[in-house]
Amino acid sequence: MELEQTLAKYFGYATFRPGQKEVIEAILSGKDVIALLPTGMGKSLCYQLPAYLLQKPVLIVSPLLSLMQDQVEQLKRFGEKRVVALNSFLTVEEKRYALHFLEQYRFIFTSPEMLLQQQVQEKLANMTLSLIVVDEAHCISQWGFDFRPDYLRIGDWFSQGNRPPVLALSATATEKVVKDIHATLSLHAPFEFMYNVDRPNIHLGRVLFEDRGDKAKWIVEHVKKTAGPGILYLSSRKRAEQYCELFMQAGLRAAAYHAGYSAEDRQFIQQQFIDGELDWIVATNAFGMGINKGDIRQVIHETMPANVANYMQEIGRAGRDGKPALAILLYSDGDEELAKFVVTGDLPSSSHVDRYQELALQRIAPSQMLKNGELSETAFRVLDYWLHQEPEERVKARLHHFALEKYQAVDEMLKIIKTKDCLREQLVGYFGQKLQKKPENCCENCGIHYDEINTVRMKEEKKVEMMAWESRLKQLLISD
DNA sequence: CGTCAGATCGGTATCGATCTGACGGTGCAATACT
Repeated sequence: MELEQTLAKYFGYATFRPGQKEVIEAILSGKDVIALLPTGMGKSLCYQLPAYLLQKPVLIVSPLLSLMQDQVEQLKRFGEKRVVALNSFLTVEEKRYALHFLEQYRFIFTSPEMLLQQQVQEKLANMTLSLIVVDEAHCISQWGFDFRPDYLRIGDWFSQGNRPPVLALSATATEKVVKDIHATLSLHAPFEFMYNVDRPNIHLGRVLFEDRGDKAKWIVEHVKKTAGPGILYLSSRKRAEQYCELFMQAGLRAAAYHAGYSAEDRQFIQQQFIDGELDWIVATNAFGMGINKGDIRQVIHETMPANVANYMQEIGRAGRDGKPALAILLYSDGDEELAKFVVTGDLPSSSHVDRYQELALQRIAPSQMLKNGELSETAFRVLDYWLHQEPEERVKARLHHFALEKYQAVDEMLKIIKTKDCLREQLVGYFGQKLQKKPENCCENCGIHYDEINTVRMKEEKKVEMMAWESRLKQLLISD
């Protein structure tokens, strides 16, 4: 049967979207694949269709619990019952049940941490999978080395024994990120599909400030005269809350979002934003992954992101509906210092390495350091991981190298911010691609007619408002 | 490394200058508490 027929039979589509067919064909022929497809371009179909053809369970490694839940719900709505999210939401009994019948499921979603648990490993060793999917695979590079080391450990698991083909999926990945994915997962001559990273409908603005303090005034004035929905990114939780306060005082429907809130609160805020009940999310970089909202019109960065990959990921949340959207990056001299501190501040130091070894020699559990509050939980886990991988001196060198790499990544972002050339060309070039064509309102350096964009938006907004008003009247009339 | 809020200081007003210390992102799983 032709793939198109299978597509029609199971999903009801007549044709594939760009990249899907190539990726699926490579998987079916047993190849590893790295596929970079923009969100909303049918990434999940790339593993869902093979799951129906290959008749063995597909394992999907996912970075966030909320992401797993969304995908499970989506599949269930679609009528698929043989789907499970193996994670800490399950009770002990539910987990035991799920593990016992694991081979019965068609789709198994799980986290790297859960995947590496002994009971899960033992179960998987005794069953055959048709495909392993690493969703949001850039997390390997972004988080594996100094935040969630289990993202590196899944690589060890991949390299032992027979395994099915691996599909690594992501929306955007720089050349370095692709290299990290390839190496960490020990992929064998993977088929690489890279969709064009340029998003021509996103206008790339950049505003320079002499004085950092002028940003708040500028942002509030800007958002008052332009339309949302939008995301304002900040580099600390506290600032996110302060700006949210400013937005609300200005009469905007806004909410703050960062990792300090409970999962329930975050879920609630996210849902309100998706449903159009909020115009602005004022957030740290905790916000965004897995957000499926087509009509985000603006993404503003109050301070620079720590690297180009993050920037691309964050602005990429705007304008998924293809209509014009605006990304504005604010910069004042010295902003890079905070960015550099934040991304390296939590790395373990050489003295932490020494202390760890000293405790180990005295046969004291090194976790004592944690109890004494000598370092953070994250830093301890990272330290513990690397000291089990390689000798002390190598670990020290590596930690030093991480910091240098992170500084360098900030400087690369800074270079793009400060360029006098086309921002779009620079960005796309950073991803190893060449810009095909410059769109209208390309970027700050090519020229953006802010007024034109804003006027169009204000008109659109008025129209929407009127419709809302009319429909509300209608509702009132009907209910009376 | 830089910012910012609150404390302290100076010299004797009712506040401005200076000092000090706290703070600064991302998530999983599982446990110990209310």
